[in-house]
Amino acid sequence: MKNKKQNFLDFTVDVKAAVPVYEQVKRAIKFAILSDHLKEGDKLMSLRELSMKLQINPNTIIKVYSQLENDGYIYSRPGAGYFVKLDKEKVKTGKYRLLDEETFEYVSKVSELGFSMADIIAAIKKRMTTATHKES
Amino acid sequence: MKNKKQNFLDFTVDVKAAVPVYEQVKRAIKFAILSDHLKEGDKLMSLRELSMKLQINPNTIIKVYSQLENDGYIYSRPGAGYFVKLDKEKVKTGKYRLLDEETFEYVSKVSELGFSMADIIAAIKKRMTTATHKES
Amino acid sequence: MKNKKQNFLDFTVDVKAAVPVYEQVKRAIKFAILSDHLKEGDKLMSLRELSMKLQINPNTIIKVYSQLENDGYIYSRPGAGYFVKLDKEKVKTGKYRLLDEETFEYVSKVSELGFSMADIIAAIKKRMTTATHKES
Amino acid sequence: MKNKKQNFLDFTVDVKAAVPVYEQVKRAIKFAILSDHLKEGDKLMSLRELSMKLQINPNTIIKVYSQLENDGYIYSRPGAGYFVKLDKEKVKTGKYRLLDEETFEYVSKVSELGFSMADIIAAIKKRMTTATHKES
DNA sequence: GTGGTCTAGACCACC
DNA sequence: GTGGTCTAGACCACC
Repeated sequence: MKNKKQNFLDFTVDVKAAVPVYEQVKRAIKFAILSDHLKEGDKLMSLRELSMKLQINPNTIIKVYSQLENDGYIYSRPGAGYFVKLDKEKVKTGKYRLLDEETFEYVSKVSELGFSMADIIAAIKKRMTTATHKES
Repeated sequence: MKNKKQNFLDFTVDVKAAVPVYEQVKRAIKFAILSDHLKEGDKLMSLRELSMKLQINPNTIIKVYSQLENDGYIYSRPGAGYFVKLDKEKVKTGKYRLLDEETFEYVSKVSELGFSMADIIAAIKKRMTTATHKES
Repeated sequence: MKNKKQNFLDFTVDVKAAVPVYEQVKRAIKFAILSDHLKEGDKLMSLRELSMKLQINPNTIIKVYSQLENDGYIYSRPGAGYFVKLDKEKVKTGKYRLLDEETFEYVSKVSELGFSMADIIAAIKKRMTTATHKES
Repeated sequence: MKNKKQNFLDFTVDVKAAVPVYEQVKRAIKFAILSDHLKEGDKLMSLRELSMKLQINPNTIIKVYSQLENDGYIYSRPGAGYFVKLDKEKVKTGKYRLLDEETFEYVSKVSELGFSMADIIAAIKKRMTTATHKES
């Protein structure tokens, strides 16, 4: 009830950003998988469909899907499409890696502002207790 | 040694992003002030200089500077330029607001991955102890 | 009976005046609010409507409305329009500031003519007693 | 020492204003006379000179000077120019009429804001006592 | 229709 | 050179 069909891809790519477009798309799909918005066996959008939706070249989507397949997150059934493959261990590892990456970015930024670990942890506790149910 | 003249503005704007260009620039400058990269009395880039550097219209920069002036972060001396104005109280308040905003975004994202407060705090502690000196 | 819909804006801007156009419009609206011709919740003319009426660029009206919004006199509901927001304290303060400004201009001018405080006060008393009901 | 040559005419006419241009110029000169910036026998600017300075048609200046002559404020010496003529009684009367006009405008405006006579007189006293020496 | 963002560029006063 | 005002107009989301 929470999600419509693949609304996790409601994002726009930034063609001018430092991080390349294929990486942006890859991260978005990986995040959807690791956060359970995409489940075992779910069919991904077709190459054409996704490339049109994101307004980018189909070859870029091919690159994304190939790498995700190499990484073991999805598999292809020629003629049918790409599907999510959930390896429990891999997902768990992936989640922790993502946590670390997000934490790194977050800590870097707030450290620049001069906050100590105590400040940061206080801010997090405040946030997590006030936000019993958060908007999506 | 860490900063060249105003290299804190080494970022690119994303004209297609959900957050408007003027807001992106405003945040970047505010962050530079709150993180002490811009100090009391420092001269900002001129309207034309910054608009050329960021490849956006001078009027957009005017909007940014005007709003920052309204918010009390900078002041203008017509014919001379815009300069940083540091109000200790305002800076302190601004820092905490920014901490809260960053924390909100961070917590939202990692909560989506299913991590608990304990997981998050552990990740932060790990990061802050390993990163005695962090890259910028 | 005294006012038609928003006839308080029956004025013309002077594009060559020392005081900029946006300031003239801003003052007129502020005066309408402070003098109760515009009441809490009243809808202002739309950006396009007012810009056509006053024969000035919509962007100038945007500037006016944005500044009035910053000053807390009005608020915007995108897609609906701009509306008057009355903060009793702000209105009271605003009225006294305006009184001081008008008094300054008036006193400056008549002082140039050589009139003393007694002359001025006599003139005012005469005016206020004869003008039981004044034309608008 | 206070005035350079006829700097009392440092004003610009507003061709779009409700009050006609010739009336604006007439008032400015009358004010200069009544406020002693122009003294008995002072030579006014020539028709050509003033029309160029104010960027208006020489015929308009002719109209102004003729009316001022009719009103007894100035006189012409053909071939020499126009000169100020001070009739003590006329000046005195003119000053009081001007005081009344200014007072009318002032009182009208601040009354709209809801101020009482007591408020107004208090504001004037405050202004006149604080402004021991005012800027011109 | 409404507000809001942004561009491109003219013109001004002041330095 | 600097900030500041203003125009003309495109394009967007939301109603």
